[in-house]
Amino acid sequence: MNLYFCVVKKKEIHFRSDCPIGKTLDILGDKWSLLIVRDLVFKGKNTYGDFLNGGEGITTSVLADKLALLECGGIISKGTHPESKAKILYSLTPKGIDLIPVLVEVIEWSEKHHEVHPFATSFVKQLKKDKAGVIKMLRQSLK
Amino acid sequence: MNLYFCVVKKKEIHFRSDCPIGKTLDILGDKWSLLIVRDLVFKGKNTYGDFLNGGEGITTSVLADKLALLECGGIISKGTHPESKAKILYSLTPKGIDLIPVLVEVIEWSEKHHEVHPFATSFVKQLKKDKAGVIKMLRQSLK
DNA sequence: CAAATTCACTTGGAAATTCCAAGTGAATTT
DNA sequence: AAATTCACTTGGAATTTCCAAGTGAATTTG
Repeated sequence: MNLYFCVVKKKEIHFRSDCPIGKTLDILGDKWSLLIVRDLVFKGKNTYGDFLNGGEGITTSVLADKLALLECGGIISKGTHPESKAKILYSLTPKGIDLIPVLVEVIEWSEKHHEVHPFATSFVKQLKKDKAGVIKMLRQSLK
Repeated sequence: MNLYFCVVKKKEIHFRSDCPIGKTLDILGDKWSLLIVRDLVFKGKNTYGDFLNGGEGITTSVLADKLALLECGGIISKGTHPESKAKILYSLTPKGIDLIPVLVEVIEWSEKHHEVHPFATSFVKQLKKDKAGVIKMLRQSLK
């Protein structure tokens, strides 16, 4: 992975600096990308149509753009779908799977400071008991 | 904190859903906001001018906008600067300080998967030894 | 103590991104 | 064979970001 560029399949990510937080934002710093990762990790979604009807109402053009950028950033990869040739199976790369601890901290923070869905509240309770175990289980579920 | 809105001083944040990750992105989901938080936590920056010359080159209009949104989102607050009346002191709220574990996970993830500044690499080594201790120290440094 | 500078912004306009609705072609189902 | 599903693309409007310049209050300088 280059220090200041990343070009894959026509898409290009320009890294502004060698700051780890800055680089993360260059890949994931928008309103949608992390929701796609969330759908992959927590909701078992893995097709274009799944993401499109994923709750928050991303538009199709933005979805196409974000999927390409996530692929360029090494977070997701495209594969053949077991059910049909018409479908494309999106999955997290190891780099994408490694985002789970970040997601977990985000959920914990947000649950503490906002009103959120009851499911999130009970998820955070699980985390308080055994964070490492929860993360391990989530990793397993993506194998 | 309301479930779907947050309006403070003319600025407004609209929460798309009751998902904790979604709400986080509604406040912090852009290319700049988290860098401002980073500057506050890790670089001891706390004035408008500090952020403006903060390395990555945010523009003044975007900075003004992001500061207002971060304030609206309850992440930062404005105060009087001890040195001068012309300056405004920005500081993290308790909610903003609670972002430290999120930042730490982001740094750990990004350092693993990208080439980053040597400082980040040695910081991650510290984390491997005693993550809780490092987080505690960072919290202390903001008191 | 008047003039220059610092400081935290605002303003105006161009460029980029996002939103929205409609359309396309390959694969699948009816 | 026709209709539907699927993963997109296209075109255009709305919003956000970028860029350069300007503003007024507070502070420093000559």
